[in-house]
Amino acid sequence: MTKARTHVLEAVSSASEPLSARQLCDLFRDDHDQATIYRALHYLEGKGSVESFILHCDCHGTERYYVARAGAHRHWFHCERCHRFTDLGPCRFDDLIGNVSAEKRLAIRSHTFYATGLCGACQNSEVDATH
Amino acid sequence: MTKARTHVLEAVSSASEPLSARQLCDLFRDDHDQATIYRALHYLEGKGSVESFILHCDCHGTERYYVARAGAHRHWFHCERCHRFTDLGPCRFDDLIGNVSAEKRLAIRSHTFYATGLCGACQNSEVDATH
DNA sequence: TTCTATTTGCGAATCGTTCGCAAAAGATAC
DNA sequence: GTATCTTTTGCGAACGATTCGCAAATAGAA
Ligand SMILES: [Mn+2]
Ligand SMILES: [Mn+2]
Ligand SMILES: [Zn+2]
Ligand SMILES: [Zn+2]
Repeated sequence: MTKARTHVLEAVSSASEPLSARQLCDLFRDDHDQATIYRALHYLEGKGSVESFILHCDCHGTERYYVARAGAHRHWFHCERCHRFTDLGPCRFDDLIGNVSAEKRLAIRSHTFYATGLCGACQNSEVDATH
Repeated sequence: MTKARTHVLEAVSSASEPLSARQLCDLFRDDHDQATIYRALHYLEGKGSVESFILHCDCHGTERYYVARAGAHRHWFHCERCHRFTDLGPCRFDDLIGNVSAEKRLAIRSHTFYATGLCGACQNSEVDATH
């Protein structure tokens, strides 16, 4: 593991929510080039250390977000107002995916799920939260 | 409804699977500019006539795909080899989403789900299918 | 340490998408 | 129908996220 890859994996692993490539580039602006960050993320994803999903929000545009692969595969909720993620817990789609792949004769290798809306805090406040 | 918007809605409505903005631009290359296609899609989505999701595949990159909103909200499977979509049928996530939004106090306004892998035909053949 | 394979930084390119602006098309009022 | 006001369009340029090519730096093996 090179220094860049170690830094990126540590950052993703210690984060409590998914981080975008852009956030990681900002975080390591002084240490690593953005191409290096992107390449480290590809490497780590190929190795199975991190996984990613693409999410669009009006405020931040379309970006890929990364989470460490520790324990069970998880899904996330993204708040449209404060832009924080909420962990929805371990994937509950195994049965559904098993059923549908049998019904339609599909070999499902991966799936993406996420939900968006307002988190608890943002439902209760009219103030604009930080981005 | 202008001519461009009508054309785009007709194309999306008559398609049996999601169409990307790029496919629509190609389809109407002689009639409408790509900016017009994108603007028509935004208009139709705002109006609730179509809905979209973003999907990445190694072959086609990251693109937004559009489907007509007729009847129940649906989800799709995308084959990594032949790049065709399979309709997974009406959304079966209502209970799950209800449970998780209650558990975590989230106001879920929308969700995205799709699966990828190999379709039935591609599991049974080693030949490369058309893109 | 020396040698070789791999990774990095830099800048430019790519791709999907969006913008600004002037011309064209629609809608409304005579 | 014509004048007038509003909306949409086409065009070209810009945009933001991501990727590329290549020479310099680094990591690993011997
Ligand atoms: Mn956001
Ligand atoms: Mn594809
Ligand atoms: Zn929030
Ligand atoms: Zn297939």
